[in-house]
Amino acid sequence: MLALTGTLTGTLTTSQKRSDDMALKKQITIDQVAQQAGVSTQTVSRVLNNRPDVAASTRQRIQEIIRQLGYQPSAIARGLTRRRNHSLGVIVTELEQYGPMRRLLGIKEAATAAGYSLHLGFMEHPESDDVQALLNDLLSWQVEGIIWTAPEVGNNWSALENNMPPVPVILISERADSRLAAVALDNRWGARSATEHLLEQGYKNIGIITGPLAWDVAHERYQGWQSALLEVHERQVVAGDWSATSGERGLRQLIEQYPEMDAVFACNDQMALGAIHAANEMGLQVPRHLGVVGFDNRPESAYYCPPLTTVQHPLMEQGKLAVHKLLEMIETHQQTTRIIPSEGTVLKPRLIIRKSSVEN
Amino acid sequence: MLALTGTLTGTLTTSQKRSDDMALKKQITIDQVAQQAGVSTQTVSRVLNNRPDVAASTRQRIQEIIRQLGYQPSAIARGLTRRRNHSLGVIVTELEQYGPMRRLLGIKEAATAAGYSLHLGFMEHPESDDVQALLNDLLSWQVEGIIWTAPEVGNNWSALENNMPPVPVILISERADSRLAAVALDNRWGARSATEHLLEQGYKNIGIITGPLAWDVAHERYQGWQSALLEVHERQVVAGDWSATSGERGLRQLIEQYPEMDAVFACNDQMALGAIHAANEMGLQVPRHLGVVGFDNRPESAYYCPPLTTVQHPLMEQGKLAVHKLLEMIETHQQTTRIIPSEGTVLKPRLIIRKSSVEN
DNA sequence: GTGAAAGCGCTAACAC
DNA sequence: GTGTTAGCGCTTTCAC
Repeated sequence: MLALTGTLTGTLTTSQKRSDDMALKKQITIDQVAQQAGVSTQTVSRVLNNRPDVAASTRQRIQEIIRQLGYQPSAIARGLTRRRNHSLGVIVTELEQYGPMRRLLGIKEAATAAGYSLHLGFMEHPESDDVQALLNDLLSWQVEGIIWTAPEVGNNWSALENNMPPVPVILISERADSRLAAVALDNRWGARSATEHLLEQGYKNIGIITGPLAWDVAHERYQGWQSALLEVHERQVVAGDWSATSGERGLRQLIEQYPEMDAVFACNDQMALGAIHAANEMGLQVPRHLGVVGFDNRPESAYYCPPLTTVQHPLMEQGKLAVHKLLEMIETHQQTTRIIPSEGTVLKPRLIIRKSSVEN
Repeated sequence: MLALTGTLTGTLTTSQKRSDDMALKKQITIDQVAQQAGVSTQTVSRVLNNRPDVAASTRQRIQEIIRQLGYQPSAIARGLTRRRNHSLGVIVTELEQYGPMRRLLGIKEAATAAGYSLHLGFMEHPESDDVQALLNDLLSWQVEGIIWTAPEVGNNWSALENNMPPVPVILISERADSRLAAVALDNRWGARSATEHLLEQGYKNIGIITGPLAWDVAHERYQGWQSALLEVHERQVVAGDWSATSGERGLRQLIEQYPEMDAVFACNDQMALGAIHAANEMGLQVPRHLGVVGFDNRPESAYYCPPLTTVQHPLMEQGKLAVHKLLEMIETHQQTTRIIPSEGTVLKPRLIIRKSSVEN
C-alpha cells in the first residue's frame, strides 16, 4: 500500500532514481511559442482559439511552430481564466452492475460527442458515503454541471436539496416521480408489465426475488410487481442482491416457503439465471412448471436455457439524454430548481418475450 | 444534437432564461475567507495545507469561517501552482466488455485509496483512433501519469514509443512479453492450460472460437490454444466478436467445417454461452458430445447449463497493481524507459473446472 | 507567526 | 492585426 498522503509538501522520498537517458521534459508553454514566433502570447492565443483577426501568414507561422514544438495548451490554465473548462462531473456507483455501466457508457458517448470530458466521482457506499465531500471534489475541478447517477437510497441526496451546488445538477432516476431535474426510467411500470405478462400466460402464483430493497430501483420493481397482483403475501417475497448466486438461493427459499408458486419475477437477469439454474437442478421445468421473467435484457439473456423473457430499458439512451439536458441547462444558465416532476423526462421499458415464460 | 462547439467565444444563445429564485452563486475564493478572517490569503493557505506555523487560535478561526462559507479550494488553481494535481490519466476502450471494466474498477479503487482522481480518455476505435490526440488531452489536464489499458492492436501505441509523453506511462498488457513498463496478464498461458485440460479429459479434436484477432488479447489466446496442440488446421478456427451471438454462430460454423470436433475453446464466457446454447439446440450434449471451455470466469458462468469451465484472471488486481507501480514511478521521478520486460509484472490466470468439460 | 510580492499558463479587455 | 495590462485562484519564495 502506497502512502502518498504525506508527500504533498513536496519533499521527495530518499530513494529517487532518475533514468539517465531521458531528462524530464518541461512542459512547453504559450510563451515559448510566442517567443519562437516573435509575437506576443496574445497572438498565439488567438491562433489557438481560431480567432479571425490574425494575419494569415502569422497564423501559419505560429501553427508551424506549435507543431514543431509539440505544444499542447493546458486545459487547466485555460479553464482558470475562461471560468469554463468543458468538463462534467458524474457521480456513479456499482459500476460492476449492468445498469450503471451502460448508463455511464451513454454519458461518455454524448459527452465526448459534445466535446466535454468527464470527471468521475465514485460513491462506494451509497447508504453512508459523504455526499457533500464527493460533490465538493467534483466542484473543485470546476465541472460545469453534474450528473447524479448513484442509487437513491436513504437520504443520501436529501443533502443535495438543502445545499444545492452552484452548477446545474441532473438526476438519473429509477422512478417516474422524481423531484429534481431528472431523466427517469419507469421501473415500476416495467415490473408491472412483466408481472401482467405472467398472469396472461396463465400463471397464478407469482413469487418475486427482489434486489436490495433499500435501493429505489429495487423498491420500484417490487412495487410494480405488487401492483399487478390483487393481494400479496410475505411468503411470496425473497430479497436477493442482484447476483446469480442470490437468485439460485432465492428460488430455493421461495419454493420452500411458497410451494404453490408457479412463476417468479427475478428483478434482474442474473438472478433470473440463478433461479433457472436452481429450477433445472430441482427438476422443475422452465417454463412448464415454473415461469421466469427477468429485468435488464442483457445481450446474453437470449442464450440462457431457456432464453429469458425480460424487461429491456434504454440505459444508454438515458445517459445520453441526461447529458443533453444538462448541457442545455448549462447553456441557458439554468439552475437546478427544486420540484419539477413534469419537466422531467420519463423513459418506458419494454418487455421482451422469450421462452422462459411461454409454454411451447 | 447539441452544437456546443460554436459557443466557446462566450456569446450565449438567445433563449437564455434564468430561474429567478436562485441567483448564480459565485465561487467562493481564498480571498474571501482571508478577508472575513482578517488575515492574508497566505495564512489561509497555510491552514488549508496543514502547515504547522499558524497560531492555534488563528487556525481555528479560519477553519470556522471556511466551514461557514462552505469554501472549497480549487483543485485547478492549486494544481497550476503546485505543478501537481494528484490525478492520473487512464486510456480505456470497450468498457462494455468484462475485462476492461473490471480493470477500471481496480484502477479506480487503488487510485481513490491513494487520494488520486482519474481522467478517462476513451478510445473509440482502437485500430484507428488518433492516439496522440488522446494523450494530449490527458496531458492538458496535467495528469501525473498515464495508465494505458486499451488493446494493443496494430501499431496504435508504437506512436507511444516514438513520442514518449513527459509523464510516466504504464501499460496494461495481455501478453507476458510486453515492451513498455507493464503489468501483464499471461493470456497465452491461460489459454494453453484450458486447452490442455480438454486434452486431459480425453477430448481429441478441439476447435476454437476466437475474439477479433487483430487484438493482442485474442491473438494471445489463440496462440495458447495452438501451442497445446500438435498441429492445427484452418477448419478448427472460427473468429467471433466476444458476443454470445457470435459464439452461437461460431459453433454452428465449426460443426459444419470440422464435424469430428468434440470440444471447443471459446475465448470468452459469453461466446461459450452462445456455443453451449447452439449445442443444446442441435441436440449435442455438453460435455458428453462436446466439451466447452470459456475464458473470464464471470460470476454468472457458474450458473450456465451446464456450469462453465473457464479461465479466471485477476483483472481488478491487475488494475490496482498498475496504479501502485505508476505511483511509484511518479514518486521516484522515473520515466518510462523503453524495454524492460523483466521488470514488468506478469500475472497468471487460473483454470476453474466445472461441468461443461468434465463428463459426470 | 504572519504578510507582500511574484508567478503558475492562459485569456479578456482594452489599447494602438 | 497585434501588443499591453490585468487577473483567474492559489502557492511559493522571502521578508518581517
